[in-house]
Amino acid sequence: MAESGDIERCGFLCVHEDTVRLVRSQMPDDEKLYDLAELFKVFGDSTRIKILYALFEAELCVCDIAQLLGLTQSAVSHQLRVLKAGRLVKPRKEGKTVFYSLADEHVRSLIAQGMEHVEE
Amino acid sequence: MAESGDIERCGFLCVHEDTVRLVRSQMPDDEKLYDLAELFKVFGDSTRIKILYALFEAELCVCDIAQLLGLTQSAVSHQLRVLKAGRLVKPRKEGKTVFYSLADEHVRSLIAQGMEHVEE
DNA sequence: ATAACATATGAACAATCAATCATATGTTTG
DNA sequence: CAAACATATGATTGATTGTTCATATGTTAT
Repeated sequence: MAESGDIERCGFLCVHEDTVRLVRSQMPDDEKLYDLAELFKVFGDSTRIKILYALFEAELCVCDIAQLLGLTQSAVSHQLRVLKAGRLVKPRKEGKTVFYSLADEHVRSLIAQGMEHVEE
Repeated sequence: MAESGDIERCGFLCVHEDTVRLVRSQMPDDEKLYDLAELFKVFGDSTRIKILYALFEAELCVCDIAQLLGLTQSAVSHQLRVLKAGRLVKPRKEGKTVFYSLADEHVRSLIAQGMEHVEE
Protein backbone atom coordinates (compact mmCIF):
# COMPACT_ATOMS: atom_id res chain seq x y z
CA MET A 1 0.00 0.00 0.00
CA ALA A 2 1.06 3.58 -0.72
CA GLU A 3 3.55 2.47 -3.34
CA SER A 4 4.08 2.24 -7.10
CA GLY A 5 2.09 4.59 -9.31
CA ASP A 6 1.99 8.33 -9.95
CA ILE A 7 -0.50 8.79 -7.16
CA GLU A 8 -0.71 12.56 -6.68
CA ARG A 9 -2.69 12.43 -3.47
CA CYS A 10 -4.80 15.23 -2.04
CA GLY A 11 -4.02 17.89 -4.62
CA PHE A 12 -6.99 19.79 -3.26
CA LEU A 13 -9.55 18.32 -5.56
CA CYS A 14 -12.39 19.71 -3.51
CA VAL A 15 -11.35 23.36 -3.60
CA HIS A 16 -14.06 25.91 -4.28
CA GLU A 17 -11.98 27.99 -6.66
CA ASP A 18 -14.13 31.11 -6.97
CA THR A 19 -14.47 31.51 -3.25
CA VAL A 20 -10.77 30.98 -2.71
CA ARG A 21 -9.92 33.59 -5.35
CA LEU A 22 -12.34 36.06 -3.80
CA VAL A 23 -10.99 35.57 -0.32
CA ARG A 24 -7.40 35.75 -1.51
CA SER A 25 -8.02 39.10 -3.14
CA GLN A 26 -9.34 40.48 0.13
CA MET A 27 -6.60 39.22 2.43
CA PRO A 28 -4.31 41.84 4.03
CA ASP A 29 -0.55 41.68 3.48
CA ASP A 30 1.28 38.84 5.12
CA GLU A 31 3.35 41.35 7.04
CA LYS A 32 0.29 42.96 8.57
CA LEU A 33 -1.11 39.60 9.56
CA TYR A 34 2.18 38.69 11.13
CA ASP A 35 2.22 41.89 13.15
CA LEU A 36 -1.34 41.27 14.27
CA ALA A 37 -0.44 37.79 15.48
CA GLU A 38 2.55 39.23 17.31
CA LEU A 39 0.29 41.73 19.04
CA PHE A 40 -2.08 39.05 20.28
CA LYS A 41 0.87 36.90 21.31
CA VAL A 42 1.83 39.61 23.77
CA PHE A 43 -1.60 39.38 25.37
CA GLY A 44 -1.41 35.61 25.37
CA ASP A 45 0.35 35.02 28.68
CA SER A 46 -1.16 34.97 32.17
CA THR A 47 1.59 37.02 33.71
CA ARG A 48 1.38 39.75 31.11
CA ILE A 49 -2.41 39.82 31.26
CA LYS A 50 -2.21 40.19 35.03
CA ILE A 51 0.22 43.04 34.69
CA LEU A 52 -2.01 44.80 32.18
CA TYR A 53 -5.08 44.30 34.32
CA ALA A 54 -3.26 45.67 37.34
CA LEU A 55 -2.41 48.77 35.34
CA PHE A 56 -6.13 49.19 34.58
CA GLU A 57 -6.52 50.62 38.06
CA ALA A 58 -3.36 52.54 38.69
CA GLU A 59 0.12 53.42 37.62
CA LEU A 60 2.53 51.01 39.31
CA CYS A 61 6.26 50.60 39.74
CA VAL A 62 8.09 47.35 39.07
CA CYS A 63 8.27 46.38 42.74
CA ASP A 64 4.57 47.04 43.21
CA ILE A 65 3.75 44.67 40.41
CA ALA A 66 6.18 42.06 41.66
CA GLN A 67 4.65 42.04 45.12
CA LEU A 68 1.09 42.24 43.85
CA LEU A 69 1.51 39.19 41.67
CA GLY A 70 4.00 37.27 43.79
CA LEU A 71 6.71 37.36 41.16
CA THR A 72 10.40 38.10 40.99
CA GLN A 73 11.50 41.62 40.14
CA SER A 74 13.41 40.09 37.27
CA ALA A 75 10.43 38.22 35.86
CA VAL A 76 8.32 41.36 35.97
CA SER A 77 11.01 43.45 34.34
CA HIS A 78 11.40 40.95 31.52
CA GLN A 79 7.68 40.95 30.84
CA LEU A 80 7.42 44.71 31.02
CA ARG A 81 10.05 44.79 28.32
CA VAL A 82 7.85 42.67 26.08
CA LEU A 83 4.82 44.81 26.85
CA LYS A 84 6.76 47.98 26.15
CA ALA A 85 8.06 46.61 22.85
CA GLY A 86 4.44 45.90 21.87
CA ARG A 87 3.54 49.47 22.79
CA LEU A 88 1.02 48.26 25.35
CA VAL A 89 2.55 50.01 28.36
CA LYS A 90 4.65 53.12 28.77
CA PRO A 91 7.20 54.00 31.45
CA ARG A 92 7.54 57.16 33.49
CA LYS A 93 10.78 57.55 35.34
CA GLU A 94 10.88 59.27 38.73
CA GLY A 95 14.23 59.04 40.41
CA LYS A 96 15.24 55.43 40.68
CA THR A 97 11.76 54.06 40.35
CA VAL A 98 9.95 53.57 37.06
CA PHE A 99 6.18 53.75 36.95
CA TYR A 100 4.33 51.90 34.23
CA SER A 101 0.87 52.61 32.85
CA LEU A 102 -1.26 51.47 29.92
CA ALA A 103 -0.11 52.97 26.64
CA ASP A 104 -3.53 53.90 25.31
CA GLU A 105 -7.22 53.08 25.24
CA HIS A 106 -6.80 50.36 22.63
CA VAL A 107 -5.28 48.16 25.26
CA ARG A 108 -8.11 48.69 27.67
CA SER A 109 -10.81 48.01 25.12
CA LEU A 110 -9.07 44.99 23.62
CA ILE A 111 -8.82 43.38 27.03
CA ALA A 112 -12.37 44.34 27.90
CA GLN A 113 -13.62 42.83 24.68
CA GLY A 114 -11.65 39.66 25.26
CA MET A 115 -13.13 39.42 28.72
CA GLU A 116 -16.61 39.60 27.26
CA HIS A 117 -15.91 36.58 25.12
CA VAL A 118 -14.53 34.66 28.08
CA GLU A 119 -17.36 35.55 30.42
CA GLU A 120 -20.29 34.60 28.24
CA MET B 1 30.79 38.74 48.08
CA ALA B 2 27.13 37.88 48.56
CA GLU B 3 27.84 35.78 51.62
CA SER B 4 27.70 35.95 55.42
CA GLY B 5 25.06 38.15 57.01
CA ASP B 6 21.27 38.18 57.26
CA ILE B 7 21.01 40.16 54.07
CA GLU B 8 17.32 40.01 53.15
CA ARG B 9 17.74 41.52 49.70
CA CYS B 10 15.01 43.21 47.69
CA GLY B 11 12.10 42.54 50.02
CA PHE B 12 10.18 45.12 48.05
CA LEU B 13 11.12 48.07 50.18
CA CYS B 14 9.78 50.48 47.61
CA VAL B 15 6.24 49.11 47.44
CA HIS B 16 3.43 51.63 47.48
CA GLU B 17 1.24 49.66 49.85
CA ASP B 18 -2.04 51.52 49.53
CA THR B 19 -2.01 51.38 45.77
CA VAL B 20 -1.12 47.71 45.76
CA ARG B 21 -3.96 46.93 48.17
CA LEU B 22 -6.41 48.89 46.06
CA VAL B 23 -5.39 47.22 42.85
CA ARG B 24 -5.41 43.78 44.44
CA SER B 25 -9.00 44.26 45.59
CA GLN B 26 -10.06 45.05 42.04
CA MET B 27 -8.30 42.20 40.26
CA PRO B 28 -10.50 39.51 38.67
CA ASP B 29 -10.11 35.87 39.70
CA ASP B 30 -6.94 34.15 38.64
CA GLU B 31 -8.98 31.63 36.73
CA LYS B 32 -10.64 34.32 34.65
CA LEU B 33 -7.32 35.93 33.88
CA TYR B 34 -5.93 32.58 32.87
CA ASP B 35 -8.84 32.01 30.49
CA LEU B 36 -8.37 35.45 29.02
CA ALA B 37 -4.72 34.77 28.35
CA GLU B 38 -5.65 31.46 26.75
CA LEU B 39 -8.08 33.25 24.47
CA PHE B 40 -5.47 35.71 23.27
CA LYS B 41 -2.97 32.89 22.88
CA VAL B 42 -5.24 31.37 20.26
CA PHE B 43 -5.12 34.61 18.28
CA GLY B 44 -1.37 34.79 18.75
CA ASP B 45 -0.24 32.73 15.78
CA SER B 46 0.15 33.82 12.15
CA THR B 47 -1.46 30.72 10.73
CA ARG B 48 -4.51 30.95 12.94
CA ILE B 49 -4.88 34.68 12.32
CA LYS B 50 -4.75 34.02 8.59
CA ILE B 51 -7.42 31.36 8.90
CA LEU B 52 -9.64 33.69 10.90
CA TYR B 53 -9.13 36.53 8.46
CA ALA B 54 -9.96 34.24 5.55
CA LEU B 55 -13.21 33.35 7.28
CA PHE B 56 -14.01 37.07 7.49
CA GLU B 57 -15.07 36.93 3.88
CA ALA B 58 -16.62 33.54 3.43
CA GLU B 59 -17.33 30.12 4.83
CA LEU B 60 -14.53 27.80 3.74
CA CYS B 61 -13.76 24.09 3.82
CA VAL B 62 -10.49 22.68 5.08
CA CYS B 63 -9.07 22.16 1.60
CA ASP B 64 -9.95 25.70 0.59
CA ILE B 65 -8.03 27.08 3.53
CA ALA B 66 -5.10 24.78 2.89
CA GLN B 67 -4.77 25.90 -0.71
CA LEU B 68 -5.42 29.54 0.07
CA LEU B 69 -2.65 29.68 2.63
CA GLY B 70 -0.28 27.15 1.08
CA LEU B 71 -0.48 24.76 4.00
CA THR B 72 -0.92 21.06 4.54
CA GLN B 73 -4.41 19.72 5.11
CA SER B 74 -3.11 18.33 8.37
CA ALA B 75 -1.67 21.61 9.57
CA VAL B 76 -4.94 23.39 8.86
CA SER B 77 -6.97 20.72 10.57
CA HIS B 78 -4.82 20.90 13.68
CA GLN B 79 -5.21 24.67 13.87
CA LEU B 80 -8.93 24.52 13.25
CA ARG B 81 -9.12 22.23 16.21
CA VAL B 82 -7.50 24.87 18.38
CA LEU B 83 -9.77 27.57 17.01
CA LYS B 84 -12.82 25.42 17.58
CA ALA B 85 -11.78 24.64 21.15
CA GLY B 86 -11.51 28.39 21.76
CA ARG B 87 -15.00 28.83 20.29
CA LEU B 88 -13.68 31.15 17.60
CA VAL B 89 -14.92 29.12 14.65
CA LYS B 90 -17.76 26.70 14.15
CA PRO B 91 -18.08 23.78 11.73
CA ARG B 92 -20.94 22.90 9.40
CA LYS B 93 -20.82 19.44 7.93
CA GLU B 94 -22.07 18.79 4.42
CA GLY B 95 -21.36 15.30 3.19
CA LYS B 96 -17.66 14.62 3.50
CA THR B 97 -16.66 18.24 3.53
CA VAL B 98 -16.73 20.46 6.60
CA PHE B 99 -17.24 24.18 6.22
CA TYR B 100 -15.91 26.50 8.87
CA SER B 101 -17.06 30.00 9.72
CA LEU B 102 -16.48 32.56 12.45
CA ALA B 103 -18.26 31.65 15.66
CA ASP B 104 -19.65 35.10 16.43
CA GLU B 105 -19.16 38.82 16.11
CA HIS B 106 -16.78 38.99 19.04
CA VAL B 107 -14.14 37.39 16.91
CA ARG B 108 -14.59 39.85 14.11
CA SER B 109 -14.48 42.88 16.36
CA LEU B 110 -11.53 41.63 18.40
CA ILE B 111 -9.48 41.15 15.26
CA ALA B 112 -10.60 44.47 13.83
CA GLN B 113 -9.63 46.22 17.03
CA GLY B 114 -6.25 44.51 17.06
CA MET B 115 -5.70 45.60 13.50
CA GLU B 116 -6.36 49.19 14.48
CA HIS B 117 -3.59 49.05 17.02
CA VAL B 118 -1.20 47.52 14.51
CA GLU B 119 -2.02 49.96 11.73
CA GLU B 120 -1.58 53.21 13.61
C1' DA C 1 33.33 58.17 46.37
C1' DT C 2 30.79 54.45 48.63
C1' DA C 3 26.70 52.11 49.99
C1' DA C 4 21.97 51.01 49.27
C1' DC C 5 18.40 50.64 46.29
C1' DA C 6 15.40 50.12 41.80
C1' DT C 7 15.47 48.41 37.50
C1' DA C 8 17.42 46.15 33.39
C1' DT C 9 19.86 42.57 30.99
C1' DG C 10 22.25 38.17 29.64
C1' DA C 11 22.70 33.22 29.76
C1' DA C 12 20.68 28.77 30.66
C1' DC C 13 17.10 25.52 31.23
C1' DA C 14 12.45 23.48 31.21
C1' DA C 15 8.14 23.63 29.13
C1' DT C 16 5.09 24.67 25.32
C1' DC C 17 3.85 24.39 20.57
C1' DA C 18 3.27 24.27 15.39
C1' DA C 19 4.45 21.61 11.41
C1' DT C 20 5.23 17.00 9.48
C1' DC C 21 4.41 12.24 8.64
C1' DA C 22 1.71 8.32 9.01
C1' DT C 23 -2.61 6.62 9.76
C1' DA C 24 -7.49 6.48 11.33
C1' DT C 25 -12.44 7.84 10.85
C1' DG C 26 -16.25 8.78 8.20
C1' DT C 27 -18.71 9.71 3.70
C1' DT C 28 -19.89 9.12 -1.14
C1' DT C 29 -19.72 6.64 -5.53
C1' DG C 30 -19.34 2.72 -8.54
C1' DC D 1 -18.34 -4.21 -0.56
C1' DA D 2 -14.36 -1.65 -2.29
C1' DA D 3 -12.19 2.47 -3.85
C1' DA D 4 -11.70 7.43 -3.62
C1' DC D 5 -12.03 11.34 -1.07
C1' DA D 6 -12.32 14.89 3.01
C1' DT D 7 -11.13 15.44 7.47
C1' DA D 8 -9.26 14.20 12.05
C1' DT D 9 -5.81 12.45 15.15
C1' DG D 10 -1.45 10.65 17.33
C1' DA D 11 3.53 10.78 17.72
C1' DT D 12 7.74 13.14 16.83
C1' DT D 13 10.70 17.02 16.36
C1' DG D 14 12.70 21.67 15.92
C1' DA D 15 11.83 26.15 17.48
C1' DT D 16 10.04 29.50 20.66
C1' DT D 17 9.44 31.23 25.27
C1' DG D 18 8.92 32.29 30.45
C1' DT D 19 11.39 31.89 34.57
C1' DT D 20 15.52 31.82 37.34
C1' DC D 21 20.07 33.22 38.72
C1' DA D 22 23.75 36.27 38.41
C1' DT D 23 25.19 40.61 37.29
C1' DA D 24 25.12 45.25 35.16
C1' DT D 25 23.30 50.05 34.89
C1' DG D 26 21.72 54.03 36.93
C1' DT D 27 20.00 56.88 40.87
C1' DT D 28 19.87 58.75 45.65
C1' DA D 29 21.85 59.63 50.10
C1' DT D 30 25.61 59.69 53.38
